[in-house]
Parts: sequence; C-alpha cells; structure tokens
Amino acid sequence: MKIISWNVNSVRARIKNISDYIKQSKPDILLLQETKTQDINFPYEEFISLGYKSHVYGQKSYNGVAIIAKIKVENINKNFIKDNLNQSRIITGEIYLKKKKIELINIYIPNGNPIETEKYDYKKDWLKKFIISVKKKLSENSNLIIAGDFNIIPEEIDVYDFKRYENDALGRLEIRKKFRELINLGFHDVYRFKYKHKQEYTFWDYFAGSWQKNYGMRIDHFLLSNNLLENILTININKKPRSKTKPSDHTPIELEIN
DNA sequence: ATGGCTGAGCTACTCAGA
Repeated sequence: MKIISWNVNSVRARIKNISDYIKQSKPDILLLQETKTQDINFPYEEFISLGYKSHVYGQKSYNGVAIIAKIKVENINKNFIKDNLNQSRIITGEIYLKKKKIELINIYIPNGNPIETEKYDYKKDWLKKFIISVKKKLSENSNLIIAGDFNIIPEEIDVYDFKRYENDALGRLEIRKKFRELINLGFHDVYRFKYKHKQEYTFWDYFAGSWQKNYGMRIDHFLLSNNLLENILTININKKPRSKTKPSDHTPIELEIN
C-alpha cells in the first residue's frame, strides 16, 4: 500500500500538477494539506476521473486538509482535536492493512511565526492538544499513522542553515521538544528511521532561488506507531514535483507499507 | 538573508505562508 503526503499550497491552483503526479505515482491514498478552498469548491471530479474518492475538510482561502483515496476509508473525523480558532488542520480516517485496523491522521500544524505572538501560542497549544489526543487514541488502537506538514524541523540536519532557524517557530528547541514528546509516545519518524544521516528536504521557499540553491528544510513527516514498524517497505522524498512549473513550495513524501 | 515570491479573495491590496 502506497500512502503519500503533500502540502499542495492550493488544490485548485495545483490541480494539473497533482493530476499528473497521481498518474505517475499511483498512490492508494494521497493526504493533502493547504487545500485553501471551501468544500463546495473542491475539485472532486478531477479526482473521481482518476479513480479516487475525496474526503475533505476545507476552509476559505487558508489551511484545509483532505484524504484522497482509491481504497475504502471509514469513520472520517474532523474533530480529532478542538481547534481554538476553528481552522481546518486535521482529518482522520480508518483503513485496513491485512488484519490491522490503522488510524490515519492527516495534519497541517500551525506555522507559529513570528515567535512571542499569539500565533506562536496557537501552535504550542495546538501541539499540546494534539499530543493528548494522540496518547488517548494510542491507548485504543496501537496502529497509528500520522502524516502531514508538521512545520517542525526535527534536528539540525533537517535544514540548510540551522542557525537561521534555531529561534524560529519551526526550529526552536521548545517546538522540537514537542516533536520529540510525540515520538516518545511510541512512534518513529520513518524517514529518519530509514536514513540516519541523509540530508533531504521537503520544502523550499519560492523566493531568492531557494530551490536552485537547495536552501530547504524537512518539515513534512510520516510518523508510524511502533506496532507498524514491521510493515514499512520504503520511504521516499520525491523532489520531481518541486521542479515542475507552477509548483507547490512543498514536495511529496511517499510511504510504502505491506 | 526578517525580505522576497505565490495564492486567495477580489479586482487594490491585504493576509498568510515558513
């Protein structure tokens, strides 16, 4: 089974790129973040024509997450946490891998910049609530997949110049500790689990030639609960979509499990 | 290297992203 996570930075502006990518990568499930559109304007038909059903939790202009699936996804839930600002940042559902019932959690964690503002507090509060809910869910189901745009640089190796981000909402120790706290509930960061010292990124800014200079950061992640480690086949950051015309600033991360 | 580039909503310009 192939599950892919991708912050597309507008599903409507990106629909051609997304469609081309699906045809090539053929995921069973595609988890989208930053769809940036209300549910009534979601391009359902484009995904249906490719054989996918869309489970969406949209919002006008900002945020928005979706589970695009070729296989059955049950018990879709948009209230995994209570979001203080009612932003559309999390959608969950259940899938089956052989006999295992897996809770799939698609997230778009707040950016949190600038620090020392209400935006940063919102990110900290969001993470606090999320960790509590994950802990509770883990006590009910030991098969969890958390994927999405975390807006967290886990370690120094995960950004082109750590000095620039050590006091930023993405790289600050206080935030990285939250990521570690999540991992310590019983998860592995699949990319880092497979590649101990590899330096690859999932995001590059649009400006200042960041892509060309490879000034990027690894902020999109797959976390698998320890019970699912034996099911991991491959994890891959696919840089091709970032090199296309009219790209998202993020590129997909692809997981294969069996 | 805390500014530049992109998208949404709207149709000039602000807000947000990371």
